[in-house]
Amino acid sequence: MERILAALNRMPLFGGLSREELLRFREIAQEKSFGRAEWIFSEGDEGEGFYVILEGRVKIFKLSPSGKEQILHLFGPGDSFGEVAVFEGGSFPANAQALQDTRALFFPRAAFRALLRNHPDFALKLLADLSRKLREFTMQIESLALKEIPARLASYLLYLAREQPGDGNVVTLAISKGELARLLGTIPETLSRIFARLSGQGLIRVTGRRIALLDRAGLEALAREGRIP
Amino acid sequence: MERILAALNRMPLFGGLSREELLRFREIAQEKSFGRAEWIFSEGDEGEGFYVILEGRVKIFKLSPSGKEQILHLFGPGDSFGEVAVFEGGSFPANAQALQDTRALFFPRAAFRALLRNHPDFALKLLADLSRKLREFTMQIESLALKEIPARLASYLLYLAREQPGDGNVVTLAISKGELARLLGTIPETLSRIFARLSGQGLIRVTGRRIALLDRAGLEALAREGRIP
DNA sequence: CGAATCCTTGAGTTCCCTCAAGAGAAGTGG
DNA sequence: CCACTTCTCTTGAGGGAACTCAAGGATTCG
Repeated sequence: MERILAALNRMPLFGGLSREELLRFREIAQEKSFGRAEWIFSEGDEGEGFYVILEGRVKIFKLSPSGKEQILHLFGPGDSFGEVAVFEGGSFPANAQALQDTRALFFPRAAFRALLRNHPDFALKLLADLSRKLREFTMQIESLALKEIPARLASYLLYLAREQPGDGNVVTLAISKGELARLLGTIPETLSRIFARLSGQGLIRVTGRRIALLDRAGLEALAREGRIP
Repeated sequence: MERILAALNRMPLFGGLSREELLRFREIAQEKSFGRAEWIFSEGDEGEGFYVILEGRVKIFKLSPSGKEQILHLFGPGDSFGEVAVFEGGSFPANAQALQDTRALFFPRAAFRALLRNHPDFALKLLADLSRKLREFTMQIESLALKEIPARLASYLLYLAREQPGDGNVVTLAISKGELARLLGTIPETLSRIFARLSGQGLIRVTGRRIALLDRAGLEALAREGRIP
């Protein structure tokens, strides 16, 4: 219990709340666990509440009738998902599945909304959280609509380099290359070919899930312009 | 002034507020006008506040280095835009341009956030508003990543049929076909060819900006499955 | 060590974009 | 009201990026 309060407090969403406030939120939440590959909810399901990840990884994705998958978000500890259904509409707009064994807190809709009414500062944090997701979607739409796949991959690798600690010239994929393909809006075969092409051009070196960025300037040009100058 | 209060009150965002509350919001807002094709803000600009449209139409869009455009949103009277910069980050994630002469209320960031703190119900409305936008982005990403252009067009026509009054078998485009192409993630030439193809298949009949939906079931199958059964 | 999953490579096809040019519609001014 | 420009839309030819299908190689895991 104490550990959960501490974990909550480290999250952007719950950071800065007093101990009493944290307890109030903790009280209405239920802990839930999901095994690897387990579905957390499906598109169209009634959204009775939303989730905050304590441990593990979750993907949010859409499926086409023919079975092609597009990943919308990858979430880890401290991230929340499923808020849309709490504030609007009632149903989940996409599917959620655990990529690893995952523990999460589930906040029931009605109790959470009631609590929110008495914590306007927390509402501002939530607004910031949703705004960040809108900004990320904006970038993803730009990526899908305006960039070719090599440029999307370059952008993603540079994003990883910014996020991951280290000298920034070696990044490690947290997901399989297949999942990465579905995140970038393509299929494993195409991604594999593009990894080979960028390696051949001396931009990167791929060793399993570790990718060395050999030519930052070239990758940045590729991400920006779609080609190497 | 009275007319603006009434207009605000008719919007989902400001509906249900008391007259005093409305006045408080109105007090901090500045009225701004934009001519057709005028830029309201650019991607990366510092977001000093957000806008609520009183009259006119606005598009929110991204541009690629090569000049290709992807429209993210089309907004009309009662819609708000630019909130992301108010709650997170500070800069606008995309460009905004008036499609027609437009009047809008501008709510400065700091004053608005201060006011929000005392109106938790209004914060819930804003959360619902952002959630709706997230849901729309989810659909747009699905469309771009998982559907071919004929399916995107069919979805859009059926969406118009739902939105527009009438028997639902004739819809009118509020935007030019060029803009529609940029909304669907394609170019005018391709859209034109697809209009011709769907007309040839007897699904629609195009007369300028008026489009008759001749075969709803066929269009629905196309939107869903990407092909006609 | 064997099974299952993940990844890579090849061949062929399709969808859509680029480039180019002409037709139509709409707005301007004489 | 008609000639003019200007913008918007349509149609054609060609090419390229990425997908489908297919099969073999590499990892991982029990």
